[in-house]
Amino acid sequence: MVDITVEFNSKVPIYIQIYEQIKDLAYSGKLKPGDSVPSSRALAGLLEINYHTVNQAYQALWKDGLLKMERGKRYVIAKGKPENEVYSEIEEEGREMINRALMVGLTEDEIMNLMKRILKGKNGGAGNHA
Amino acid sequence: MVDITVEFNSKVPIYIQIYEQIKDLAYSGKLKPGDSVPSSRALAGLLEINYHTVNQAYQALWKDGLLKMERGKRYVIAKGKPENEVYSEIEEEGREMINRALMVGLTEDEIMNLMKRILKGKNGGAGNHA
DNA sequence: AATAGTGTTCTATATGATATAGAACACGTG
DNA sequence: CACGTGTTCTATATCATATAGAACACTATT
Repeated sequence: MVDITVEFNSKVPIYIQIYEQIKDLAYSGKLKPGDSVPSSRALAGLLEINYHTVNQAYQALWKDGLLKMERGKRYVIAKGKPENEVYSEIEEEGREMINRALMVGLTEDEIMNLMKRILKGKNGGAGNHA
Repeated sequence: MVDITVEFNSKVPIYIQIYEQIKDLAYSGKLKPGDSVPSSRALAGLLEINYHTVNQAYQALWKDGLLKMERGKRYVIAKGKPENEVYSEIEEEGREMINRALMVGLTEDEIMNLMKRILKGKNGGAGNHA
């Protein structure tokens, strides 16, 4: 039903991994508003983890407004692609990256070229700039 | 001597905060190779934290090769601005941001425009794209 | 009505990271 | 020698994470 995996060796908590993946599934449109997510016990069984851990992820998503629920029913996707919110998050990520790049002396052109190379998919690799 | 501050309410561990700030000071050139960092007890006194916590940050930086030390002496900045390493980290940050942007449907042009706006310093704010 | 499947709440335990604390040690410097 | 380094050791306290099981209220199905 859903494509969620978990890395046990990761430093990222399991419930955060689930949280992020469902967020991505919803924002990318693979999960649409009205779709229900697996029950905490079901997903816990698949991932071989405790259902309380799954619920921790769901409740975090509920706090974010991404999931809604009614008693006795499963959690359901509430939002689709909230452009403004995601856009703000992406912008913040970009801002942090740029701040760091400027701090170590990269020029605006170098930063823009880096972005272009990444977008092209196949770049010459890191290490041959400036 | 050095400009380091700590947020006690942050979810980021104190020793990580120190770690990041010294890294930035070294990479930005405010701390040059050969400069010594404050002694763990001295910095701990200024920040009003335990000196073991400061030492934890220093040892993490030593593992990264950014600090070097000799017995009985203070930690000393080893590297200056290791372009390739920082560049790789920045590239990785950029890659993650772009992946996320593409996932939610932003086009290449929109991403490039976002970067330009951020670089210009004063952009129209988030929320008015596409 | 009975059953099964939801999420919820409660108590409990175990582990690891974080942070503090103090003592003792080895080494370099003044 | 005295002082300031970092280091090592043991210890404690707290918090986040994860697991565990029981009991509950509600929904949907049979």
